[in-house]
Amino acid sequence: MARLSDVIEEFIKSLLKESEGQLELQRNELADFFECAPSQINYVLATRFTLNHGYYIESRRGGGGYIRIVRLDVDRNDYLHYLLTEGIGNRISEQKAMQIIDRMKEQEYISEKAAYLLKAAISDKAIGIPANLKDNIRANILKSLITAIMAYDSKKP
Amino acid sequence: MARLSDVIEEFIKSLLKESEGQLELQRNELADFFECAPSQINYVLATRFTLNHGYYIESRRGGGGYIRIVRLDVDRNDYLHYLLTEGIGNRISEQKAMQIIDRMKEQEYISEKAAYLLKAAISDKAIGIPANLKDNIRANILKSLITAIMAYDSKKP
DNA sequence: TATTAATAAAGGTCAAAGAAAGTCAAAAAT
DNA sequence: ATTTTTGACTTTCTTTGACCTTTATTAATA
Repeated sequence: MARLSDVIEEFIKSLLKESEGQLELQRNELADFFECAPSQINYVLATRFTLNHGYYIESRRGGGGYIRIVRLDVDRNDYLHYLLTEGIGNRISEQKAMQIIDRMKEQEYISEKAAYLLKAAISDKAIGIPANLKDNIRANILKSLITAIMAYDSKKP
Repeated sequence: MARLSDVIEEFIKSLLKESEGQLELQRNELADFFECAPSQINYVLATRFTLNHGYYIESRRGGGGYIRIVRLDVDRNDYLHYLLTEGIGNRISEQKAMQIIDRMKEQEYISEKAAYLLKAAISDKAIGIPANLKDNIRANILKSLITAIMAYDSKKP
């Protein structure tokens, strides 16, 4: 019962791989192919191919319309610097933080394992109630981290 | 008559045995199967599949949602298990946390790089003033992390 | 022929419905 | 008194569909 949106996401990513990070597609065609509502394509794009995820999207309506998806292969230091100075700011939601880690993994700044650990480290679950005590928070983070290491290791064979 | 929660517990454990310590299940499906309230599944998980019991749980809501249960390899990861159940507790100083990470690296649970990153993640500097806001804290952690990646990479050739 | 109007062919938006899982506290059982 | 069971309510994520806007093509008109 895999989510259709995930399937579509993977499909697009594989197309992107074949075509060197850039592709044009027909929304209706794709929707036909997956037998879904055309707007589901928009949903997939909106939730999995945002700027945060490292993709840029252009489109055109009318006859001969298209949707162009471009994977941004930004220079690594530029990207990191951008994150530090603008991208993150003073507060960041769990969701966005996860997206950033995902992207860092996809761009191979960090290993899959590190990504997994770091996600665990910054998850809401890990940070817990904003109890006023630093040491408290850190303890939570650490525990979550260790759990993650164990889970990771007994996960993929 | 055996308590239903116990039956469900055993059922899940037998599933885990068949699937090598890892499985995904549908909460409602399981509840249907046992003709109980869905929240009873949560109850079973919360009381019998906790970290202390050696299990790790991830889940996702919405269409195609799931609950994933991972049995942690407690025996093989003696040290980690000790940390989780006794070693860390509710609060931990920066110093001790760092020592733990060092040791995890030495025991090769994590790579040198990961260790470096994680230290950054849980440092006093990263967690900052215990501003009452979770997102705040997380943002700090993330930034610190990114700095760490950059530092790490421009350090060792 | 050049301009304008109609039609078709895309893609966009948004909100409602659906499909999970989470929470919490009251009631029941032990 | 403690543990278990139940259920009402909440939150998150996905899917669907009705309606809207933009662009291209074709038909009609001046």
